[in-house]
Amino acid sequence: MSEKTRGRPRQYDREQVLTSVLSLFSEKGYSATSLDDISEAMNMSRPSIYNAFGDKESIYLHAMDSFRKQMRRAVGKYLDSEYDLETALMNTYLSALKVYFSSQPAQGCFIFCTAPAEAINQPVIKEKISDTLIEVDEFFQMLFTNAREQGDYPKNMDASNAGKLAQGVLHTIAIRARAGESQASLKRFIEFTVPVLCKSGSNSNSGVKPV
Amino acid sequence: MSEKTRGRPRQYDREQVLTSVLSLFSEKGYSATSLDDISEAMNMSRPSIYNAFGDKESIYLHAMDSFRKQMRRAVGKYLDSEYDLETALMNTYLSALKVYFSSQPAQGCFIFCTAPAEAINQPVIKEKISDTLIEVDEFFQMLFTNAREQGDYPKNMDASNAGKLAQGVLHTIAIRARAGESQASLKRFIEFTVPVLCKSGSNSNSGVKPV
DNA sequence: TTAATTTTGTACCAGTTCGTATAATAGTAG
DNA sequence: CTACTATTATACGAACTGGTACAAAATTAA
Repeated sequence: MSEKTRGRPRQYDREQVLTSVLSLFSEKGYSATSLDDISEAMNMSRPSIYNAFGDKESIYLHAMDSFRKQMRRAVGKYLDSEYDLETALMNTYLSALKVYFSSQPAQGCFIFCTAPAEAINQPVIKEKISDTLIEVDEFFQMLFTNAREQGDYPKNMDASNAGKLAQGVLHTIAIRARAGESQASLKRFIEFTVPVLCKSGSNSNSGVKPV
Repeated sequence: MSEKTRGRPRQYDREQVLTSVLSLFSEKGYSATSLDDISEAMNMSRPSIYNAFGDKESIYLHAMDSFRKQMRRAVGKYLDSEYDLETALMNTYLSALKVYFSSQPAQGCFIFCTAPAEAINQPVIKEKISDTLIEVDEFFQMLFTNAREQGDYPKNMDASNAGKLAQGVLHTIAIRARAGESQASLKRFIEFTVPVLCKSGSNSNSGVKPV
């Protein structure tokens, strides 16, 4: 760090301005945010921004990465097998809830609340949503396979789909938070849901046919 | 219908142009859609649009209503108590899946994939998302209370939170469809999930405390 | 000092944005 | 046929859009 480099030294801190622009994009979404907004939030001139992060789409992609890093910091530890499944799930959701309500009004999940709107016409954003889905699916799936190895969960369970359902809980919490549902109400929802997920292992597929 | 009215007769069909603009908004989201786009899709001049539906936000709200009507038509029948819980849930999800994949590429749920981005700065849109959440929660809750009345579900269950979880499944399907997950994969996910939901009634709350 | 390198600030561009003023059009009512 | 009413089409405007050319500024290397 802080090696001498040639040229005029930059006046901005990369992490810091990325945090600012993340919060801006999180509030307004991608399309409603202008480069002028970004320039003001970053306290950088437009050419500097372009030089540092590329065009608007590229800035947004950097913000997505920044958010993912933030979430990993918040819940990564629950992968440790010292936690049983119920504890890991519960604390993961409560940590996410804290992030979703960290500004007033609550903005929910930056990625799942603002990026899907752009997915159809911006393939790169779509791809990064998909990447994120996969990473989070794998996170939850690992909680289930950890539990299985410790005997807390049936051998023949479908950890992959259980993980997807567990991420689904995150999605609905994110949307509901942004739509104005209270943190207390969502906490009760989580408390209901975690035991359901913990028991989801012993499922055989349904034999229901479409009507 | 078709009563004689004074003035120049309108050349557009209200339902039809709303369908067009719904599909447009669904693809591009609210902010990335311009009035010129809308004008072209509706085949109406801007002043006519303004006269018929108000400003851009108002057009979007009309599109949201239009989508909700479409979904009600698709799944309303599963409220009939002739269907047992598992059948009603399964068919509701499969019907939704059909809608989410009805265009190429799949666009997921118009409301939950495009509206949340605008929720922070457009209170009226936020309010309509909230309305939609409540209506859908009540729909699923009713499936559970119907089942309870027929003895398929424990007396002391939490139908309210079970309904929310059931809607959560819809949210994750919607996002995943828009992000490119295949219809077949999501169908397998639904087949895993429905039995989990059906067994969700017998839950006592967890005693896990935050770490 | 001088040259090389990188970042920064000013200014500008062509294209697009939402919204509306105005006038033409097409029907009904009397 | 003349008023009246509602919808449509043309055209405009002031503000904003994303992006960039250019030169000034601030540092290191020689």
